[in-house]
Amino acid sequence: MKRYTLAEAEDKLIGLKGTTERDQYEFELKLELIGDMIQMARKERQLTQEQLGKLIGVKKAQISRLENNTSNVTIETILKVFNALDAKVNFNVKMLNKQVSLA
Amino acid sequence: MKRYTLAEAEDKLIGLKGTTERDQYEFELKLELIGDMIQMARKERQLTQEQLGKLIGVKKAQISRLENNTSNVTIETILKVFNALDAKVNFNVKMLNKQVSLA
DNA sequence: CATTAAGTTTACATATATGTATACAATACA
DNA sequence: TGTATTGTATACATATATGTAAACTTAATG
Repeated sequence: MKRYTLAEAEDKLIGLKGTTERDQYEFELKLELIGDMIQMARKERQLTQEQLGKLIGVKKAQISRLENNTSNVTIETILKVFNALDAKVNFNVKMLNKQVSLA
Repeated sequence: MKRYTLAEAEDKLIGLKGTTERDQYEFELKLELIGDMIQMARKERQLTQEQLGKLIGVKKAQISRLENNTSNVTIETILKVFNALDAKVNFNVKMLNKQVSLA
């Protein structure tokens, strides 16, 4: 029985990089992470969605949407959430050769 | 003549952390970085705004707005741009104690 | 099981991010 | 200097992110 690395499995199951399906998948994968990060940070602080909502002034339904990537998210929202959770978000960009990184 | 570290100078000039003014400043600082990162990556690739626009299917005016933080930005837009520039964006979140990091 | 708390889903309103087209400003460069 | 290139600003249309309220689904817990 042949075994695969995750990368191999992804190639096999989702299609090779560069194809539309795969790009779509990678895209959504990254989008999902935002929601996961929000949820992770919230749980780290032992808060319910309702409590977090109160911290930034929105209803719990809104937090649920953010965590489940029901809609796209703006930078402003991301920062608002992580600020409330006393966390620091960093974005960094890796180019093909050089690496550019900003706080 | 007294000298300051950047951190000291920020505290002095903008107000201490936790105050509204300072939070606002930090917030905008981070937002600005997105535009800067986009511009930096574009120039790294030696492209004009118009060329980048063509890559992702928008007019150059739109790229200008993104680079100058004229409006808030969605994750989707960020990824679209950096994908086109063959760059990888990572978001990572540092909590007070533990550090959570995701690709 | 019944009851509460926590999270999700839906329908809807409003603000705003994205997109275009055009005019304008700044820069390079002949 | 004039001309082309590049980037910015403005006015406007459309899609959608954010926000609320209420119903619904799951866990938890007595």
